[in-house]
Amino acid sequence: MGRVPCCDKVGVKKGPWTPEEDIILVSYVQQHGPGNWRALPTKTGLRRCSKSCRLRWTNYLRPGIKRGNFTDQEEKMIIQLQALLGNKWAAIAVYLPERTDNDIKNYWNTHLKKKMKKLDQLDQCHGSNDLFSLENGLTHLSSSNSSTSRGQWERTLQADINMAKKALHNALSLENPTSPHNYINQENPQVSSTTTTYASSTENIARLLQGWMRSSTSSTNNSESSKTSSNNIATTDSSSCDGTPNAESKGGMGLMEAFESLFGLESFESSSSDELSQTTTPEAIKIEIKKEENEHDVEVPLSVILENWLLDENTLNIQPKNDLTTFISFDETPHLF
DNA sequence: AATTCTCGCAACCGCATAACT
DNA sequence: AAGTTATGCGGTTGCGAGAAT
Repeated sequence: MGRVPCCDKVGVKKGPWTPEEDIILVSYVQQHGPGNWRALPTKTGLRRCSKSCRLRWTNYLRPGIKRGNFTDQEEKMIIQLQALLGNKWAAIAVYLPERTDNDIKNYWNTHLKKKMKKLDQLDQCHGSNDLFSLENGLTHLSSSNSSTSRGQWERTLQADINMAKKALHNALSLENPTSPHNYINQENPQVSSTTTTYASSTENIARLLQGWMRSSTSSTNNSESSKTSSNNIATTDSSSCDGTPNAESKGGMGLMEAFESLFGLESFESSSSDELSQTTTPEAIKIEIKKEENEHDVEVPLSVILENWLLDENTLNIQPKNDLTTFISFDETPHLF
């Protein structure tokens, strides 16, 4: 006998997640910690596969996730790391803790891959330029140096990754309690329901809700589309706050009303346990979101610390230039080869 | 204004490995 | 130890939104 199936395959819902589902999922993780995915669908009444729940949590609801608008620095890091590690998105994501592997992968496939291709073509006509210089350097690295000592190179790379992980771990353990990883790594998830960690989740949901509400205002009342439940919620909510983007964009009362209406939904009440509804009252969420907003004023983002650290490691004594070849200075790391 | 095309992203699929009974 | 499922990861797909015609 093996494990019992994670969920009933029949009647499992697919497709985009609704805000109610998100809230149920976050509430569950708040109570039980991430990891008990198998029990989630039955305990919460969510008609989702446990795998789908885990993906939703890790990619979108997990606290501390930054979405959209990759910075130049992040872009450089991805290019650099992709060249070094290949399509090991999970490994690359270690260096960009606020980004998910899925997000990085998507960004690479939609933006960076094309960029590199273009630059590649440009270079064939006009010689080297910024990004291509990097790629060219790396191509050169992998081709010409492979003959010298590939094993040594791989070992060094592995050591570098391990060092990065170690430093990341240290940084996270020193980080304030809002650090998402503190929550995730806690030994006892039962006592993990610190308000700040949950606030980060609510912030993620708030962001998602804003998106829902925006889309609902633009899509004029076609609430009977295929995604009925979600669209219905969104349109109802937006109408309740007059559909004014100002209220929404501030994450202010419009959003709070959306939360309140969501928590008043029958579907949620019926499917969630008493415990869940206790700790996820709209009032509690309001407080946490406000708290979170205040903290953002003074907090140095974790990603900044890590990026600085990583870049410092890789760019010792290198003056900032436009040319990305300086990002990986092969001349300065002869011991690698 | 209507239709077609392109792009970006969320979610799913399939495989490899770990974990459980 | 063997069989079965969970988990993690990379690749791929489908859909919605905006641009182009």
